[in-house]
Amino acid sequence: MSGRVFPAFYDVVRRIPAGKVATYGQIARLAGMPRCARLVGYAMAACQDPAVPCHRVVDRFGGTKAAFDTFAPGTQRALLEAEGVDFRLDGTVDLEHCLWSPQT
DNA sequence: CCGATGACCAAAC
DNA sequence: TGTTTGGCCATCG
Repeated sequence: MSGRVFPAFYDVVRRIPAGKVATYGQIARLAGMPRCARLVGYAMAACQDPAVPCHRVVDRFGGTKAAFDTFAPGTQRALLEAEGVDFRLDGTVDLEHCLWSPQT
């Protein structure tokens, strides 16, 4: 079961500062697998590690995927709002304003 | 044990 | 220019 890349994803997600969000593609890219965004989503789905702020991970459109099973519906958005993340009227994260940059 | 799918994104045709 | 397939690892049935 030795995960090969999941730990790498967790490491990247852990780097995300509060008040910021990252996309699956970015994390996958930083992990060295630009085409493994799917794995990132699955890794977050299996986020058994509390040190991994999977709630700071959103899709490329900023959709927080409220229909998420890991947390109660709407919990993810509440966590992000609590961290200072701005949300749009449609309930998506303002990536233009809160998208995390790999350098910071 | 094996097959299929999955919180996705990007390149190719 | 838009639409479709590909790709990767782990977990579920």
